[in-house]
Amino acid sequence: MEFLNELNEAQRAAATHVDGPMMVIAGAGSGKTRVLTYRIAYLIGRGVDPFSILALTFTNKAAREMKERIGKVIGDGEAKNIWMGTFHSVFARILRTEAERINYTRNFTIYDTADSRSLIKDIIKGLNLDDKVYKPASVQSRISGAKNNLIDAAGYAEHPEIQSEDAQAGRPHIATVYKHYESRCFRAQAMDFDDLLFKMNILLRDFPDLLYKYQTKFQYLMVDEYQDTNFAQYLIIKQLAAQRENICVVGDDAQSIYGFRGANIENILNFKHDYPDFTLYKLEQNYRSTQAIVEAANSVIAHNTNQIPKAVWTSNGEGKRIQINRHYTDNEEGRHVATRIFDMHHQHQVPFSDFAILYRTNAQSRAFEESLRKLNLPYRIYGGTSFYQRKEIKDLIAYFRLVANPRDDEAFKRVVNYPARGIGKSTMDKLIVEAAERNIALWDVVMDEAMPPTALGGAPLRKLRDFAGMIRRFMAELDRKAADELALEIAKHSGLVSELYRDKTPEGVARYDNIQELLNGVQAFSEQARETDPEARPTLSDFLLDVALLTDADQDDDDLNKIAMMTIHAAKGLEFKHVHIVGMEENLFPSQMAMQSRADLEEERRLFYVALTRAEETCALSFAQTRYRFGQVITAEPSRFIDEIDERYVEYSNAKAARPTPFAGGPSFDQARKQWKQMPSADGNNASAFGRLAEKAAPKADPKPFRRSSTGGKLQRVDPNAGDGSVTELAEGHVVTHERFGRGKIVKLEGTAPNTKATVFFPEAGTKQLLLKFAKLTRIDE
DNA sequence: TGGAATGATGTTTTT
DNA sequence: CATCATTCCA
Repeated sequence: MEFLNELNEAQRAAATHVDGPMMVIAGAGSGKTRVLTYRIAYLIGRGVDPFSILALTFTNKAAREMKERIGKVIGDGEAKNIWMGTFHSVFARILRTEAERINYTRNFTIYDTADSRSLIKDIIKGLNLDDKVYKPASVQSRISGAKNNLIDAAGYAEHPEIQSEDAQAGRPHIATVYKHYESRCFRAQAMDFDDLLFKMNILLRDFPDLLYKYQTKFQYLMVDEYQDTNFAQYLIIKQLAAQRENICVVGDDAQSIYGFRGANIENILNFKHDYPDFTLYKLEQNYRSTQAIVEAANSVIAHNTNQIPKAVWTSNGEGKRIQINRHYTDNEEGRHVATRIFDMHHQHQVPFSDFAILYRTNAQSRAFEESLRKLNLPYRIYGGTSFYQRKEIKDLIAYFRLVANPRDDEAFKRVVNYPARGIGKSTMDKLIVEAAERNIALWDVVMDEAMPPTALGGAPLRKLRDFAGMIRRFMAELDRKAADELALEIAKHSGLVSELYRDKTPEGVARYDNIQELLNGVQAFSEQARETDPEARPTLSDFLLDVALLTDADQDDDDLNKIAMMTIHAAKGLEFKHVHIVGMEENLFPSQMAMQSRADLEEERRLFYVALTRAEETCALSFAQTRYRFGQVITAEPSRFIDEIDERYVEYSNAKAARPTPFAGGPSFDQARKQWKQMPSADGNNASAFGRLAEKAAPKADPKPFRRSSTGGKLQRVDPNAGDGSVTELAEGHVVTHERFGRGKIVKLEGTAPNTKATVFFPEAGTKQLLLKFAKLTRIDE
């Protein structure tokens, strides 16, 4: 097997390990995917049946790519038969097969985070609990945490520690919410993400024949990103592996960044207890990055106390130091990064796909988007509100869901009156009460011919049944028609498409296009399934299973040559020649939520480690001294992580940024700053005043030759963050435009700064009173 | 009942 | 500032 020659010694040793438990601790960039890939190829080369290999990856995309690579080595035919995917998708598939064991339909719905939150909200309301105390989001995370530790509602209520925690937090009734949540999910034949792991555990626990079946089926188990598995995942793997102990886990404790969703580094330590005679392989040679980057990353992670000793090194060149850039505002940061990329692209012909901009939170992407667009640089944002989160997409998918599983209450509520069918709030309220009293799904109330809902009048009931009749007609086709065919039919006959078609606003057209795109997606899905297996008749509910578990990272990158923008979490496993890590500020990165405990801070540090090690050639860090957050300007301090990098690998491109605290200057400075913040400014926002002060005090370190005037000299957008002196002050008599009302004239200005109110006369729309801090008024020079 | 307008509220990361 | 939720009016 020639491909083994492409591996170094440690890699080859790991890849050719066949039987018995093994763990690979793989430093960043040490070729662990390659090891996994070749090990699978090696196993198959030695006669192992692909069907008996289970490989669990972190994203579906990782699975797909790995399959492709294996296919190249040993042939596609074999590769496609390997069981490979994320925990959630693989076990969702198995649950589908075995659903009736736990009294679920095989067409069960997978509730996404939003569905499950809205259900929880509903329950909290129904129990007359104060949703200020019982915040749906935190109740949800409490329940999720329990499920990840295999604690069901009954167990939750009995658990003394949990109960005292909840009592202490003033929320003793979470157990009750959980109990209702459990039964409502079941009633709706729905599972949330955590259930996919939870119920899989139930299957293996309560049905020995199934345990045996899958133990026997999966003779070789492989788990990637093992450091990010939680207890529920750990236990599934352990049980599946119990028969043969052919288990291979691969991970890097230094890259564990999913503690917030229950990931448990302890699983790595547990491994030693469960398989005392396991073989440990360490991959320590980094092939990805320059010495400067590897050493810088090492020096950062050394600040963590909790880690498995390892020495990541590289024989790559020394490379450039890590650049630190300071900026006055977040927008300036955006412009600077864009300009740098522009330069490198045009002066050194660096392709766009070599660049990545990584940030801590999705909200940070905006400033970069704007700047990149101004310079005409192509980019692609990964994550954020993905395609499948859009309202119109969720609407159509809700129809699909309802057709696959009519008891899906969340889907029912979503579309029963969209497009409008005269089924209003009061009707729905009655229906919901009825369903709650009888503890059956909304659908079952409507369909109950024998016992018509008492509270519902004749007309509303008829409308509900008309709706149900339509869904039923679709249902009849579910197993008869191919997914794409039925999807199209539903889109048309539900009235959704025509509803959107009527809307000719730009957003309406975009929504319509999105629906088309979803339908294309269903079609692509069907065709692909037919390609793999001409006999297969993929149904709409197969499609739903796929869609529910898609990740942002799973989108196809057919538009190749673009700058990548994403959160650091989303960047895990990826690499880029030139990486910009932005927003390196205290309270942002590390996040203020993570400042509470040492453990949280260490996780943030690992996140920073992940960010640094994405870079192959250059890495630049930047921070801003003021930033927009919660709609207002806040001042920020550089991240402590910057100081944690060994000085030898760092370069401050902007002398002012050198070492501590740009704002250090004692209390008097502090006060001055506060005064600035309180000072009124013409546009009702203190940012411009601050911005101008800053720019004047310190001339720009580097000129931005490529910035263009986006205004053409005519329009001047009142952008408090423009920071380039173009801020226009509005006064009575000025002519302005407004997004919705069009052109108008300012009649009166009153009130003091952040609350300046303008009275504007719009010939088209009449006289309006507008608060400047909200209304986007653009002055037109005449 | 439906829609628009106003007001409150909130932001970490994701399967 | 953006989304959501509630409220108010037709």
